[in-house]
Amino acid sequence: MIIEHKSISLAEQVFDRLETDILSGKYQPGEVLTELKLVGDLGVSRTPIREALRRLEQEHIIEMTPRGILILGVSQKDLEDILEIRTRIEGLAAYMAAQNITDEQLEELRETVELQEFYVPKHDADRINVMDSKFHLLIYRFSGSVPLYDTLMPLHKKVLKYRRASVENEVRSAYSSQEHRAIFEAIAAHDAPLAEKYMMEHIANAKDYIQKKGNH
Amino acid sequence: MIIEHKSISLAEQVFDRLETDILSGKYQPGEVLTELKLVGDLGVSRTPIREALRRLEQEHIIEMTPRGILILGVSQKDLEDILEIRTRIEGLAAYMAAQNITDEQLEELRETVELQEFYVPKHDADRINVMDSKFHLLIYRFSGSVPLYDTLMPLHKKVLKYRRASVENEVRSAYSSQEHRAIFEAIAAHDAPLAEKYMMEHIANAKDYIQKKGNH
DNA sequence: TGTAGTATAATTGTATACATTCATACAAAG
DNA sequence: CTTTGTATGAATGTATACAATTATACTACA
Repeated sequence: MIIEHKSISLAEQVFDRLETDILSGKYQPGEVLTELKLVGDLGVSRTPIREALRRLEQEHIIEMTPRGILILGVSQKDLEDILEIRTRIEGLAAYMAAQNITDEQLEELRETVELQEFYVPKHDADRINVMDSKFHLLIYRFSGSVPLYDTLMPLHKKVLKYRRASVENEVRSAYSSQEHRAIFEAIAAHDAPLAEKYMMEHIANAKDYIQKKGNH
Repeated sequence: MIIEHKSISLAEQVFDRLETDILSGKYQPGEVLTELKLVGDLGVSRTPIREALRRLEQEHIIEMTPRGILILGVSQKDLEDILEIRTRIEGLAAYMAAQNITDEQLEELRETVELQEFYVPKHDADRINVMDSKFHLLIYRFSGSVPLYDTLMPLHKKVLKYRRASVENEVRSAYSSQEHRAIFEAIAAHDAPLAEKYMMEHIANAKDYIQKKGNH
């Protein structure tokens, strides 16, 4: 087997690093950075940093101002809107995946579901989180639609900080895993409408849980 | 009244220019450009050009390769997927706009609808196109949701080349104008579910028209 | 004649130098 | 004491210089 060693540019690495740091909450909304500070922190020149910043600005998670880089992050209102949007189109991804998925892809999806089921009773939040996230990302990919993938991916990533909380709750975590199983079975049966229905319910449930939590 | 003279950076201008040129079909899919060629064409250095290219790459309408900039554009398959996605979430934008729109914003939307109605019988395709596009963009904005705006905007822009064809057809153009009127009236009445229903039908109709045209 | 190796030139990737902008503070005038 | 003008410096915006990569063509060898 040939391993492709695609060398990732610094600009790309910086983008991934900053995006994660912002969406995970390491940099807080309202905080102001400077390019010079990032040069010191990341050890690369301003050029790749700026290329990354432009992309982050396009995603509306930072704003480049004359005084520095303003961290915007994801607000509670943003989060609600994002889950409302995902409720409507992530079902479409499940629908298309049910139509287009190959046997090989199906096995990859099955393994992800089963690993999540394996970690849930062990309360291994980190690994549950990885599998939970991977399940959704695989469905985006297996939908076979680049525009749908491109649309869902940034929305998915922006829920990072809040998804973590769901995964740490034992009750929600168990339900979530069951919902993934139901979606998987529908996709495996190539029952597109059912896969869509289950996925829409799954996102709606996640939305309800996060909102309930937000209103303490 | 204070006029804000926000000076737009070269990077931003280059992005807008290249995006339009690619999505309008001036650069054809498969074509390969180089940064040096763009330096000559646009009269700016590589730095702002590269910042723009990174954003275009993120939108998947170009690909930066070691041999140059590969133009991807928007395929027929992409277009179908995009309209399927828009069918599902542009209704949400209309729904939210019906809830959140102010009287002042309502007048701006009304003027857009009425100007479109004014130009349709005159067969002024350019101006019809501008108003048609503006109608949708205003609703994105008046929805009051930044994530929804950010999600819909790139999808809307990618239909540019194909929307033009719809506008030039007298029958579809007249229907489209009527559909905008119906959506507007529902929003004006703050009837969110109705606004959503009409918008979904409107996008579905546009999709049907474009697909019928594509299958000649 | 075919194939593997290698030189090369064109292109992107990165770093740095220079230009411009703009918030801030401070001083002067009313 | 308020307000307006202006100097200043820190930051982004832009241009250019340098490094690394890679497809291509050519050469040498089997």
